[in-house]
Amino acid sequence: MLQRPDVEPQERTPAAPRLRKLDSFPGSLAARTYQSLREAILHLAYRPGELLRKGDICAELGVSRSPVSEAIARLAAEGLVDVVPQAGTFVARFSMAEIREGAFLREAIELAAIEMIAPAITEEQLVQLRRNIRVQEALVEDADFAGFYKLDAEMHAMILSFTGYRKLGQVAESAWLHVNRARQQVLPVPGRVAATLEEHQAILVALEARDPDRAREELRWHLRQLMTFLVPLERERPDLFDPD
Amino acid sequence: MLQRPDVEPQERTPAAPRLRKLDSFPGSLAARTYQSLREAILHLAYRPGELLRKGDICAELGVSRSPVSEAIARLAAEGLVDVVPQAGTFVARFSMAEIREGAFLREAIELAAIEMIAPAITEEQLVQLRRNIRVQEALVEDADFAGFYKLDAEMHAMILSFTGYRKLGQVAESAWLHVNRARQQVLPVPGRVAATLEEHQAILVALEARDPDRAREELRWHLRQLMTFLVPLERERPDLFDPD
DNA sequence: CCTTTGTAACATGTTAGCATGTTAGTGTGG
DNA sequence: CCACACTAACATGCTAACATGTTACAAAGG
Repeated sequence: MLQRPDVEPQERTPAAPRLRKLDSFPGSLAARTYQSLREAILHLAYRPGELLRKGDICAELGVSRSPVSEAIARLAAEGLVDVVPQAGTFVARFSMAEIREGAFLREAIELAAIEMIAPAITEEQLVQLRRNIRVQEALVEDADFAGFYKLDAEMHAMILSFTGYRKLGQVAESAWLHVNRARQQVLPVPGRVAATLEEHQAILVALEARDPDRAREELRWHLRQLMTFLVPLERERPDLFDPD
Repeated sequence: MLQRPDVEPQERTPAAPRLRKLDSFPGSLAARTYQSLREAILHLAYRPGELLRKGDICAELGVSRSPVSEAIARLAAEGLVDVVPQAGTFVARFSMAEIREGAFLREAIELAAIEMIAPAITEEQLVQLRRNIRVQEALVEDADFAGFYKLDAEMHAMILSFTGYRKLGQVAESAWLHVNRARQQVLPVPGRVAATLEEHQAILVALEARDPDRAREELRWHLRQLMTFLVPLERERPDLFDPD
C-alpha cells in the first residue's frame, strides 16, 4: 500500500459517509457510482492526493468491484484520479499546469460562444440574463456567496446554451473542473464578489448592444480575474499540488 | 439482440480481425483494449451503427469481459459508442449536430492557440512549420493524399504544442473526433488538397509576420472549409447518421 | 547501527459464472 | 390472417474469487 512521502499518513478511520447514495442517480450501477464519486471529488469531500480504496468505496456504496472499476477508469480518463496499477488510486492533486490549461480552454470556448451569439441575441435571451443578474444582485446584498457562485455558474452556462450546441456546457465544465476544484480552497477575497457582479453587468451591457468585440473583451477580463487568486494557492498549500 | 430497423441485418461473419493486437499498446489490459477499440472505431473499421458485441471483442483480443467493459465505458463517455443496457452496444453513428459542435470547439481552441503564440513565435518554431509545409508541398506533387492529411494534422498539432499546454492537442483531437470520422467518408474533391496547402501557407505567412489577427482569420477560413464538404454527406449517406 | 532480504498485507487487474433485461421467433387462439 | 403470449437466444450488468504487482515491516547479517 502506497504512502506518498510528502503526505501525512492516512488513517483508516471508520469513514463518515462521503458518497451520495446511488439511488440519487439514474442508470447502471457503474454509471451511478461514477456520478457519486465524481461529485464527491469535485466538492473536495476527498482531499487532493488522498488514497481512494476501491474496497472502501464498494463497502460504502454496497456494490462489487466491477462497477467501481468502471467508474474509476472514467474518472481517471478525466484526470480526477490517478491510478497506480496494483498499488493505489489517488484523488488527483491540483496542478497549476492543468489549472492554467483549463482556464485557457474555458476562455477559448466561452469567448467563441459569446462572439457567436452576440450579434443575434434574442430579447428572450436577454430577459433570462437580466433575471439572473437581478438574483445575483440580491445575493450580493445578502452576502450569500455560495448562492452567488451558483448564479455565476448558471449565467455562464446560459451563454453557452444560447449557441444551441448541446454539449458545450459539459465541455466547458470539463475544462473548468480542475480550476473549480482549486477555487474552493481560496478564501473569499473582500470586494471580489461585488467586482464579479460588475463584470457580469458589463457583459450584459455588451450583449444588449449586440457588440461581439465588446462582449469578448468584457468576458475575457472577467474570466482572467480568478487566476490572479489561484496563483498564490500553490505557495500556501503545496501539499495539494503536484510538482509540475 | 437488438436489430435497428433502418440498418441492414448484421450477419455473424467469422470476422476478419479488425482490432490491433494488445501487445502493440502499453498499460493494463483494460487500457490496451480501450486504445485498440478506439483506433478501430476512428478508422471506421466498424461501420457507424454497427453492433459491437463484448463477447466477440473478448474472443478477438483474448481477454475477459471486465477489461472490455471498462474500455467500452470510456468509449461511451467519449461518444464513440452507444450502450443500450442489456441489449447491445453500437458504434456511434455520425451526428451532424456533434460534427458542428466538434468543429466549433476545435475552431475555438485553435484560434485561441494561434492568437496566443503569434506575437512571440520563435524562429525555431517557424523553422518547424516551414519544414512541415515543405513536406506537404512534396506530397501534393506526388498526389499522396493520405500522407498529406497526416502532415496537415501534424501542422495543427504543432501549433497547439507551441502553447506549451500539454493536453491541448488531446482536447482538440477529442473535439475533432466526430468530424474526422465523417471526413473519411468524403471522396477527395479535385483541387481541395492544393487549396488546403495554400491555406496552410497563408497561416505560415501570418505567423512569420507575428500578426495574431491575420493568423486567426487565415486559420478560421481554413478550418471552415471542411464543413462545406461534410454537409452533403448526410443527404448521401443517411444510414450513417443519427436523426438529430 | 545500517543494509539487505524475505514475507505478509495491501491494492488493483482479471476471470468465470450467475443475474437481469431485451428481442426475435414460434405457437396458439380468435 | 393477425394479435398476443411464451420461450429461447442474445447481450450486458454484476458478483465472488483468483491472479498479479507493490509496499511496508520485520528479521538477519555485516
